[in-house]
Amino acid sequence: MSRATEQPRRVEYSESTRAALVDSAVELFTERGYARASLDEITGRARVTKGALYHHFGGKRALFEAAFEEVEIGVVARLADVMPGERDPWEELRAGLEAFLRVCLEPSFQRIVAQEGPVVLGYQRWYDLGERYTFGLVRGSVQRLVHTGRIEESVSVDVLARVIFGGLSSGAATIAGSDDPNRTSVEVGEALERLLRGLRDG
Amino acid sequence: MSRATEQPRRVEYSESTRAALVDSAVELFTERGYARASLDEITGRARVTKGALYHHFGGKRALFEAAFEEVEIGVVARLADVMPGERDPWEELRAGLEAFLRVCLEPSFQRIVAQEGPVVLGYQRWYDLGERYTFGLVRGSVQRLVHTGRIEESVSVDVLARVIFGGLSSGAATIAGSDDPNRTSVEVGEALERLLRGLRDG
DNA sequence: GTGTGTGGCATACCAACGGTATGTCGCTTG
DNA sequence: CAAGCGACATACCGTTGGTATGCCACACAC
Repeated sequence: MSRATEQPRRVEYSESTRAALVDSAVELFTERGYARASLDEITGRARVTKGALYHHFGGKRALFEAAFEEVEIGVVARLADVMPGERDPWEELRAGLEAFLRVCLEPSFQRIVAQEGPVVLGYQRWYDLGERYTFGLVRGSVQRLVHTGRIEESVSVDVLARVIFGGLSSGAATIAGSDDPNRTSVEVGEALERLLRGLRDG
Repeated sequence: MSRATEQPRRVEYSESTRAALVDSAVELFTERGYARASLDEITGRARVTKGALYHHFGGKRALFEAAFEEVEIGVVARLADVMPGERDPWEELRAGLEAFLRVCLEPSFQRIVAQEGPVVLGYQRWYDLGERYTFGLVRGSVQRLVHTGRIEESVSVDVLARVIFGGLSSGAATIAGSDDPNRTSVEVGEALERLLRGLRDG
């Protein structure tokens, strides 16, 4: 039996170690934030040492970036389900917003992606990564609205999507910080819908 | 000549030391960010030692909070000039937005208030401080629109203001990160105006 | 003027952290 | 089977935020 196509045990072990590191990184960065989450605790929870960490990642920032991407990948997977990209663009955007508001209630997304992402990674890196994931979905939705003539072409798609994304993020943070998240969630939805009305027609 | 109403020299010295610490804190937090700005460098630039710092402030966070407030106070002073609070609420909002976008181009506001504020101070503390300063202006402006019947009362003033504020901040960050800030500034202005149109009438 | 605080710092020090240099062990490969 | 390499563990280092203590000018009581 040839082993050429198989994967050696060591590779599985290695991938498992890496995954454990990323998972406990997501947990601890969410719980304590980037600065207060120590590498010793992260590696301890993953039952390895710093040697393993620095074997797999370049440093704390690189580990954060990996955690960032893991969170984003999970979010995009769920959002993509709700936005088939075929129905009415307005309905699609609305459905996407609703799902996004739910995502923004999750602590990991709040802390790692929305809050500390731009600070730890630097704005430019954060922008580039976001483009590939969550923000890319918003941007795509807005772009479809423009291309199908639902919004005047005079507006910059990129900038408009950025502003909407900011409103979404802020709304999400408001929900998370509220003492009655469910009620606030409804209010945020209303406020967003009211704002998006300004985009209709031309 | 009585000295009862005068201020002893020592008090002047003390206030001067405190001010110097806050000033160099604003500078270095802006340049390097909270984590990478060391207390030794901050105190060094202010030509004192850590002893002075810990005499005036409870720690690094407290110093950041003082720096935060200094930046906010300066911003509010300039914004208050443009928003007299008497003319047409819509015109007032527009003027305020324009001035705010200019403010958001300043690195100190970007870094200390918008980016690291919620991370370092915690969301709740950041919210409370923002309420007193910049965000309070946006909120007041929106509230006036609602009270004068320009916007339906069904919407939560607080939440709507939060979402708008988020859009503003995001727009400002987009401007700052752009390679052609002037052009992007115009685009952000257009996108915001388009969005705010949705609030008109009822 | 001489003791006695007291405010306003400076100095010396500590624990914890991110990061590096080196050692070790087992698997693979020639 | 020896040589090499991948996947870590261990030991250590420099820097950092924070603390404990010391010092000195000045105010005030007597």
